[in-house]
Amino acid sequence: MGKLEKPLKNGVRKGLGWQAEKSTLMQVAILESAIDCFIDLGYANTTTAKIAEYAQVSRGAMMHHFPSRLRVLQAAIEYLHKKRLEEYDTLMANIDAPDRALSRAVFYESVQMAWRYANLPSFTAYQEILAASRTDRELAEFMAPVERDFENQYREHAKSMFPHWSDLGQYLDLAIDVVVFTTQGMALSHMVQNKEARVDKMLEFITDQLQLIYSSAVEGRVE
Amino acid sequence: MGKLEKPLKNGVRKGLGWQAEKSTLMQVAILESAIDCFIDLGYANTTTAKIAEYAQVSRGAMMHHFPSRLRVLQAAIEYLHKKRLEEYDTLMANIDAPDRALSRAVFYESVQMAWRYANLPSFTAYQEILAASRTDRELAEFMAPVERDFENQYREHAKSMFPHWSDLGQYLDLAIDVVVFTTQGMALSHMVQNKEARVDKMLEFITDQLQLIYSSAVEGRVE
DNA sequence: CAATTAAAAAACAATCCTGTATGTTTTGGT
DNA sequence: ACCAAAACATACAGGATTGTTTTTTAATTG
Repeated sequence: MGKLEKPLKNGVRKGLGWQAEKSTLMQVAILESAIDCFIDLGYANTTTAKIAEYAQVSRGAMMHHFPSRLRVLQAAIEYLHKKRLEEYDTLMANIDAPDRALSRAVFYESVQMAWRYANLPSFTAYQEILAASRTDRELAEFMAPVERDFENQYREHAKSMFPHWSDLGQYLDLAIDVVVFTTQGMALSHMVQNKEARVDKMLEFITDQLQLIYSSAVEGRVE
Repeated sequence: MGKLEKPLKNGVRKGLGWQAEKSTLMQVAILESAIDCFIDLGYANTTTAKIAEYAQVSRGAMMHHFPSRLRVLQAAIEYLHKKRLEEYDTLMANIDAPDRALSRAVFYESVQMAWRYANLPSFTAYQEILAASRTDRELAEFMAPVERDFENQYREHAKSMFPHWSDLGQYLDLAIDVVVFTTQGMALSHMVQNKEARVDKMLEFITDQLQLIYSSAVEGRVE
């Protein structure tokens, strides 16, 4: 966030709300900087000084908007949460399912999108927070509803994407778990060798599994 | 680590090596305390003071054995590494494969053991370190060979457990990845709802997948 | 344009952590 | 029993981080 100058008399807005606008602008810069810090430095090393430095704002100014470190972090987490919900929608909207048929291609694209989702910077930031929440009760309580939100989103999207499954909850849940647990497990395995090749194979494999689960689901309904 | 008293004249050892023994005893207490701190407090919050407190040792005494925080942590990581290798061997040795046949039961037990492995306290401690290493280059370099060790161990064990696969590396690697990525993904999902039930289903499902991979492998060889 | 309020920056105090330095106790050898 | 060395404990200095206070600057209002 560089220096902002008030648009003068010939500017569009003549003062009214300029302060508020600048304020929200700075707040957004701070929250995004906090997220960048999570990614670059890790949750634990995200100090108020670093956030301010990233945002090119004095620490005092930041403390004016967010009176404590906890407030900044919680606001950043909420901001990140919204962002991730949006990113999910955007990614999944890009799935190319022209004829609405449950072809392998559709399954594969879904899996690939899930993998992309787990490779977004926002995912990394989110995992930093989740990891920290394991030993931080207060943070964990803050995160619980956020996590529920994501689980709901996964489920709702899957139901709308694959309406044939919507009355076969058991199988749908299993399919979601297969995709989510696997992609997250891979995303969190930073140091494995040959990662790309192995991931590619896993994605193909998961796709096969989804088809298999679907078959079972259909059979299950028939019986 | 409580107070230790030297076995007096009527004790078994009359001084020789007593000091050294006490020293290693304390060092072990310190390293285990460090690991406990990783689990209870997280890697970032594991301070030298906390480790000493856990070990019931003065910080000065600790600094005598480990001259810096980094040294304690690195020693603790090495200690944890050995412990985890042993735990893995112990767990996998318990797999009940009486007739050496590749029955579903054997696959299922293998999967279950992998899941147990991912639920040991040592796994949690290890993940704390891995997570920290993402933003700590020095730590990451220290962990790289450790990670390779585990990958080798997984592979070697799988090869000895399922010798039929040993000349079908591709499929064996896939099978390992399926198990490892999934169990780790589940283990790291602390906040999901209905975890137990979902995990149970996943374990059953993975078992089916292993059998499926095995079939493909055999067919692949035949062709 | 002056006065009032909000925003931003700077300075400060309190706490925590690391590493070191110093002092005390325990052990091993003679 | 005595000395030297190792082990253990305490105390302190430097740096970092948080939250508060104070000062300065900018914006809004009448």
